[in-house]
Amino acid sequence: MSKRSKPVRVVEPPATVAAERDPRPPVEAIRAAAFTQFAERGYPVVTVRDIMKACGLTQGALYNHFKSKDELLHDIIASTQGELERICQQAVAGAGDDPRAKLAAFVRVYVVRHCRLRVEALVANREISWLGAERVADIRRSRRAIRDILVTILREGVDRGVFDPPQIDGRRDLKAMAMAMLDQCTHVSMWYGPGGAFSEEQMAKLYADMALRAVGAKPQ
Amino acid sequence: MSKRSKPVRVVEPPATVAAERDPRPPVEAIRAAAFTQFAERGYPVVTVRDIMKACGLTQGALYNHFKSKDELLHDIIASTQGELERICQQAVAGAGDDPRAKLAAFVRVYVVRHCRLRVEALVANREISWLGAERVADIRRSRRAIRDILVTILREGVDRGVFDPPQIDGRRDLKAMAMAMLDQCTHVSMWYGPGGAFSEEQMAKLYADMALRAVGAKPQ
DNA sequence: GGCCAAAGTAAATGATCGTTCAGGGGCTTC
DNA sequence: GAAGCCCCTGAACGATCATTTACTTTGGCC
Repeated sequence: MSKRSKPVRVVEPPATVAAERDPRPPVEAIRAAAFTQFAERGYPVVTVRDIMKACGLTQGALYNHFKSKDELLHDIIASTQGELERICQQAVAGAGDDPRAKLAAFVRVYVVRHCRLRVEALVANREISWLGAERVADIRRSRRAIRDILVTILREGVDRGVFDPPQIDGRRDLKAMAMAMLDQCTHVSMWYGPGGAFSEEQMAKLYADMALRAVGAKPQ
Repeated sequence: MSKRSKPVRVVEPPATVAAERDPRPPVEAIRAAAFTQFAERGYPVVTVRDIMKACGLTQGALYNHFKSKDELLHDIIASTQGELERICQQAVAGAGDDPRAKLAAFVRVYVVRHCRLRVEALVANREISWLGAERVADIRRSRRAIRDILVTILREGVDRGVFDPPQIDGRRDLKAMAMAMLDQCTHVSMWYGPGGAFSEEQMAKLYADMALRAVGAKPQ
């Protein structure tokens, strides 16, 4: 094998030949290029040269807009994650008082987003671990916040008697259940594509239905 | 920031100071070191020097046992994946004829393994994308095989009338449901730890219970 | 036309990486 | 004790990386 062959995380050759200058403002062009490059090939092997070439610039120009490659990654992940947290809160707040409606709304919004913004979700979930320790902290905080929204819904449902989640040896673990549901919904973004049998909205309904069944939601 | 600071994917500093010669045969020692290093820090940033230092050897010695870093990754992933496929088949085969028992046995074995062998599962699932195109193929085949086991169980259950999975707009998508369940069970390995409220076996029961509820299994 | 600041260029810097390879111990087997 | 073999060492080698730097270019405004 040739010396120092770089891992690529992509089936097709990188094909970074596109070098036409992106018409958008440079910061946006860089963000967009970084998203697709990181999603396709992974943060550590995407070079600053790759990203800048993809929007028709040269390496050095990156540093007119971002302090470092690390800051660029944090920028695009943080914006995605913040928006996710926001729409989840919004969905639950607008779903009325019934925990069943809250859970369904939460899962639907979450799944639709992860189907539709697959690239962004992929980067935010898979590449987060490359962030420096300081930068990763607030992303993790946001994730915990989303998980806690879900845990709260489950607890409400149990307290009001509309949910009857599995008991194992007489005990429940709502946090584990919340994590399980989030894992499930998050990773749609890893394999869902327009080729599937279901549309994004149908996927959302399916996942919401599975979630309601899993927690033993009583008929409304 | 200093020049070329490498991303690390770890909270603590790498702490690769341990350099005592591993008593096991070198191939096994290398495999073990590679597993933990890849799991903690990710394939692209773990250097051959890191792995070999962790078992008390120097860089060059790797190539007495593996053709390349890529082959080493494939070796450890393929063994993990092969073993997983084997125990899944075995669990289903030994669960009798009822699709409910088959599904429960499958999920239980799958979850227990992903809780117990967290490091191995993590590497096999997260680092697979760094494999060269040729080497990644048979891993993907094995994954598809496992998914198909699950799809087959679901179809059997529906055909015999013991499962009643969600219908969305009058249609089902068993493949999507299988993927959802696998995502859920696979990613326990990303967050489960001995600190949790449930033991490995309890987690397995919980997940099996959720799976049976999700597919609408009729009481046995 | 001249000025200025924002933004881009291209080369240089210092470092690290996977892999190779010539040399050399420490075995067993005669 | 010599030969053969397995395994390891440690210094290359060739390549690539993120970041810095000195320098142009560009476009709006007087």
